[in-house]
Parts: sequence; structure tokens; C-alpha cells
Amino acid sequence: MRRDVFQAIADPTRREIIGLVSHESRNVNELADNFEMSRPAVSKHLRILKECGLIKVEKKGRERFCHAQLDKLGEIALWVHQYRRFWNTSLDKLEALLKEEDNK
Amino acid sequence: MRRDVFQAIADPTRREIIGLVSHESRNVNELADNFEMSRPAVSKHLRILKECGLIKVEKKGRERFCHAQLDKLGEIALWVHQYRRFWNTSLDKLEALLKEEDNK
DNA sequence: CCAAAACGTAACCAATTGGTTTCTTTTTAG
DNA sequence: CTAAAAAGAAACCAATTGGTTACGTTTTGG
Repeated sequence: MRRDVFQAIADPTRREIIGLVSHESRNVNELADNFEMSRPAVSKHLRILKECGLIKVEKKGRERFCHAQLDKLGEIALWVHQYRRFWNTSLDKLEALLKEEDNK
Repeated sequence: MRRDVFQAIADPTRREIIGLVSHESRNVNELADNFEMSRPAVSKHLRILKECGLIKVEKKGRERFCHAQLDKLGEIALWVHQYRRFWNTSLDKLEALLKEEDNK
């Protein structure tokens, strides 16, 4: 069972989960409500994200709150940046988007 | 069959192939020599990379030369950068590495 | 106190993945 | 011309993935 960050973000559902918890912590049912699939299916994705260290799960009463812990994404950034000369044109678009975001 | 860039780079062998062809174009046997696995196995990885647009294959005689076409990696950079506030510490390390690399 | 909520877990399943060996085709070197 | 090199393609296989339903456990609201 390979369990690294690259594999973790390969699945679109997991990327969406990351997006959701990056704004604010969510419990499992809240997260599952965002998807067509069953709650246990989402739970499985959460387990993978947890095992890769991309989320932290905090038990609070009968609920489990998932919050983002995305420092490991730096690993991806590092890898992808070593090839930045190949995607310079896209970088322009990237910078524009980031600046636009900063203005808010 | 999902075939996007995120899934393409999820496999360590494919990341290594990308690393190899990013320096200079390589034919299939040259690439296969770098791995324990059989040539057809490498060929399969190449097909995926090709289908995702990360490499371009140019037939030259009886050889096929693979060269890097990594602009699609910008998609990854874009995604990961939207969470950059989570990996700022790693970014320092990243910048250091990139500068060190530039000095060579 | 107890029914219901919020989960995790187990058992199961189909499809995909990542590998293999074998065979074929195209091209070139001698 | 022909043997060998380069590589795709097919058939196959085991393990993993991503989903399901069913069930068990802990916690809480009324």
C-alpha cells in the first residue's frame, strides 16, 4: 500500500475534500453531504488523507472534525517547481490568479 | 479510465521517467534500462504519460524518442499554490533549493 | 434512560493498475 | 538479403482502488 501525498491528491474526491476543509473544519457528515457517494466511502478517503498527514481529525463528542494540515503539499510544489521552465506560460495565468485573489 | 495529470504523476516510476526525459530525449530502451521492470511495463507508463500530454513521442527509424512536454504540470502548480499559506515554511526550503540550483 | 445521531469497521464486489510473457511488425546493420 | 534490434500489442494475472451494504460503538438530546 503506497501512501504518499502524490497518490493522495490523485483522486478528485480527495482534492475536493481538501478544498472543503481548507476553508473551515468539517465533521464527516458535513463532508459526505457534498458527494454523491455514501458516508463510508467518504470516510475511506478521509482515512487516506489522514494517513498521508493532509488532514487532522479531532474527536469532539460524537463528531469527528477534520481540519486541513497541508504542509505536505510543499512536497508537491517542490517537485513541480523543478520543471517550472516547462510551464512558464501557465505561470503567468497562475500569478494573475494569485494577485486577483490577494486583492480581495 | 480517468487520465489526468494528477493521476499521471501519482506513480513514482512515471515521475522518474519525467525526470529522465526532462534532461534530454530518450528512446524507450534507454528509459527501460533505468528500471527493474520489463520494457513493456515501461512502455505502458509511457503510453499514459503520452495520453496525458506530458511527453511527446517522435518516431525516428526503428526508435521512438520521448521528450518532455511538461506544460500541463502548470495545472498541478496552480492547484497546489492555492494552498500555499499551508506550506510557507517548506516554501523557504524550496526557494533556497531553487537559488542554489540557479547558482550552478 | 433510551432512541437516534455520528461515526468506524467489516465483508464484499467490480473495475483499474501495474506488472508479466509471448508474439508481431518495422527497420537497420553487416 | 537476412538476422537482430526496437518497440507496440495482446493475453493474462495479482493486488489495489473505490465503491457498496450491514452492523457495532459511543455519545447525546429530550
